[in-house]
Amino acid sequence: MKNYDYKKIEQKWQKRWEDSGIYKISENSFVGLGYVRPKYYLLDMFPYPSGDGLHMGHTESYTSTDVLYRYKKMKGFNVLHLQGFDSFGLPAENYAIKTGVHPKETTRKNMETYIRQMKSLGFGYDFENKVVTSSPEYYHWTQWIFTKFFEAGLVYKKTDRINWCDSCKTGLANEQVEDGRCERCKSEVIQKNIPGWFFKITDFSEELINDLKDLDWPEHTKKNQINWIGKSDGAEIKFKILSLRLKSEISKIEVFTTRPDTLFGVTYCVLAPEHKIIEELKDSIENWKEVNEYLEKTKRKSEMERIEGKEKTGIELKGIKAINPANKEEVPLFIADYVLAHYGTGAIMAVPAHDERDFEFAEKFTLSKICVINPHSYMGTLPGDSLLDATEKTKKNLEKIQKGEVVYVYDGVLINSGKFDGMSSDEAKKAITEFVGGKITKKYRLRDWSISRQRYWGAPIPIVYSPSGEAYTVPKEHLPWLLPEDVDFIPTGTSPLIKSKELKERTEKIFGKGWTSEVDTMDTFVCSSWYYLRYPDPKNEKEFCSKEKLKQWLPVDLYIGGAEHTYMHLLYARFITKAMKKIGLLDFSEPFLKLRHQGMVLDKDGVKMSKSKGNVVNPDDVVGRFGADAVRLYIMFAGPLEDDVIWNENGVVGLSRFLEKVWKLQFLLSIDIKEPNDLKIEKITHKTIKKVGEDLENLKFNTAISQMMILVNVMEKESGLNIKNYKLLILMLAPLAPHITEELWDILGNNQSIHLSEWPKYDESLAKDDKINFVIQINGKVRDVIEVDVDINENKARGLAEKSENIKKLIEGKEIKKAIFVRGRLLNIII
RNA sequence: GCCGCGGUGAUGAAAUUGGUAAACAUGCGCGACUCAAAAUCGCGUGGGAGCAAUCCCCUGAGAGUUCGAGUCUCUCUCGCGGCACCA
Repeated sequence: MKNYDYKKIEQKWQKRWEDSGIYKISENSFVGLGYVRPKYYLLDMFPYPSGDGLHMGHTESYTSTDVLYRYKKMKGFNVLHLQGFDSFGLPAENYAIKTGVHPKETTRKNMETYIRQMKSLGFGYDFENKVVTSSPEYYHWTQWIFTKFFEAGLVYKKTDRINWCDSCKTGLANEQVEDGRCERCKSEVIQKNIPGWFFKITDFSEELINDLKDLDWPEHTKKNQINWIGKSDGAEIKFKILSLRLKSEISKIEVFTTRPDTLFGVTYCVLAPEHKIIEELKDSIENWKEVNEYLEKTKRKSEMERIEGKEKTGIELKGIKAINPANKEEVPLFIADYVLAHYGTGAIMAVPAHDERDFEFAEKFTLSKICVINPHSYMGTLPGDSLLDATEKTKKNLEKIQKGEVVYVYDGVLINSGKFDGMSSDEAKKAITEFVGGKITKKYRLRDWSISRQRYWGAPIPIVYSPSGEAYTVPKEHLPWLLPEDVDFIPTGTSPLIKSKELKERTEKIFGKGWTSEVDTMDTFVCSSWYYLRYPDPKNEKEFCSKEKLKQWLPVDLYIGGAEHTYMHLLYARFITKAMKKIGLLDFSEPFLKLRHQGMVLDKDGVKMSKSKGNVVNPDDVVGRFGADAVRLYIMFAGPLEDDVIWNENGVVGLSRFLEKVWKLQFLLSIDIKEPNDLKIEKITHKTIKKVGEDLENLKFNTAISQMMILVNVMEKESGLNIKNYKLLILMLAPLAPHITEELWDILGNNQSIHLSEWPKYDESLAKDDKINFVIQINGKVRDVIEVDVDINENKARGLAEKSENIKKLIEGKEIKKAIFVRGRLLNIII
């Protein structure tokens, strides 16, 4: 074969790999070799098998892991790198509603497409060991984990206001609401009071924050998780409620505050409209009619309207007062929807002088403000202020703060606070809390994970109810608790399973007459929260994964996937791991030791690809036109993995040319081994092995490729390329371009697949430059560059510098004040 | 508003982590081959001055630290991502 025919080559090898099963995971590689070779668990975020097929984002991240998989294997690691499908979910169900095709069928077809596409890109997955979340063999164990959580009290049922998408006709977790809209269909989310199951993720809030510090994850991902969990240190303080009519204490409310040091500045208190105590206070509230109207009005508002209408609303509860425990003062009590029922205690003490929201509310309802914090260290400077200005401004700002004209939300020194005057905020937080008998505590904004979905295509929640309505888990011997097939998909807001005759009969047959089954299915995020525990043992029918295999493979060494999963999938998966550890199913508490995100693949104008914009690039199309190897190389070369990649076909040309050059080098091979340029080529080859190895370890695919380009350019230009160095190049390129390298390897007379070869070792003495360009600077400016031995010392360098014509001219007659010598780099002469 | 990330040629980017800014690639220009075109190969390609050797300026703006700053510090600015009435 003379020409590089990528089509032929790629098809040929894809078929041979398939036939020989070189990517198959044998029982051996699961267990036996693990003790000899170090393990490496490499994980992709598995795809949802959508009807659109693989997209370019998948192409990028799966290429990166495929490169690493091949590289690590060549380096002698026993690598676990499997693929699966997150195959439960709404699109297949919605498609079924439209067309009547069962989701099972749609899913099967889509998975086939995905697998075909992944193979066409040359990915070395063993698809016989794929994990499919919608298969009974898999959701068996999703359900089993649920039952274990149930036994351990980590899951519970409650009727609560939850996020509800009226278009998808299902409840949503807090994490699945974006901007008040459904994460999937973007329609507005409303609040609905319905029963549902919850995972106690909040039990792990503290751990979920603390354990992040030992993980090799991108900083911003950690920060986002910490933010999402939203820890606040503060105090709970009780306020007595006084009835003016009865002139006596009728109840108490507890407020949560992060600023107990401002307690003396409280001028009113606020309850969330949903606060339970309101009902209890009803008889003492003189303006109940108006209050009730307000409550009704807020109930009708969606969460979004409440947030959007930033204008504060509320109503005072006439006839009752709250008593500030610090100074026994009576302050008015309000209901206002800027206070959220589900955070803290659903009640706050308002300090308008030191809290922006309270300030705004107080302005609107003309309530008084008391300044209790003196900003001792607050300069109040604005950028560009001169110092004099600043002092003036500080004075003015201070006055304004003290008169309550502006809010001051930072720490300071206490004033107007009785015996606490003069204390710092920090000290006062503790002292005042103690003084009023409050309790120092922490609150989190994280809410328990609502997992009930009123839809069909998901894992059935394995719960049955006795005739009296008591919930029991489906016993192990009846798992998997199969998803019935005799259902109508049309969503009505109650789960389609309710109409299944088969499920009804099955339940009664097993548990007895009058028993009913839970009809909701689980959030698909539950399924995707543990799949990485299944990969080591995908066909185990007795356990979710054997103890030995868990021990051998987990935790995951490197996880690569999109950043959009920061606080959904990644948080849930961490929670599931911790919960499973707590009940003794696992002996590690973090699933993913190292995490990296790939960027987005954008169109040539840098615009996000979307169907509606019609700018979607299809992997099939580009693989057809450029070949898998060129596509793989381009997408790795275009920039750092974590940056966005612009898909520019002009750019792919460069990589095709590169492969063409690599191909043509086979015809330049010198018969005579001892050519004069031999050493030159050999040296740069070894330098390249070193650099490419380091770059691949650090996921710097782009610079690894450019180094190989440099090597190829030298091999092409200098005569005397020998087969030894050419082989080294092919080996290095093998993880990135598996097809062309396999073909060349074969042409060069090797019988075994290049992908079973060892990664080449470099010779340190060859990889090292012996001559370098040494820079001579005068006063920090480059004035000459000379070629010298790498290990040149200062004296020699100075000697050479003084001999340089350029330098001589410039230093003539000047006094050299000093010279800075940097080994192997430069000499800087200061005159 | 808060948190995080970023701004380098025409373009994608690189820069040994404080040491020659722009490697590698695309594009563009000129040339070779060709009847011609494509492909391929060669040379050039940050801006400015000069016939030239060479010199000056240049990493969003401004300051600072340093012999030396794309890299560190501060201020500002623009862009992106996330959170957002969480007390």
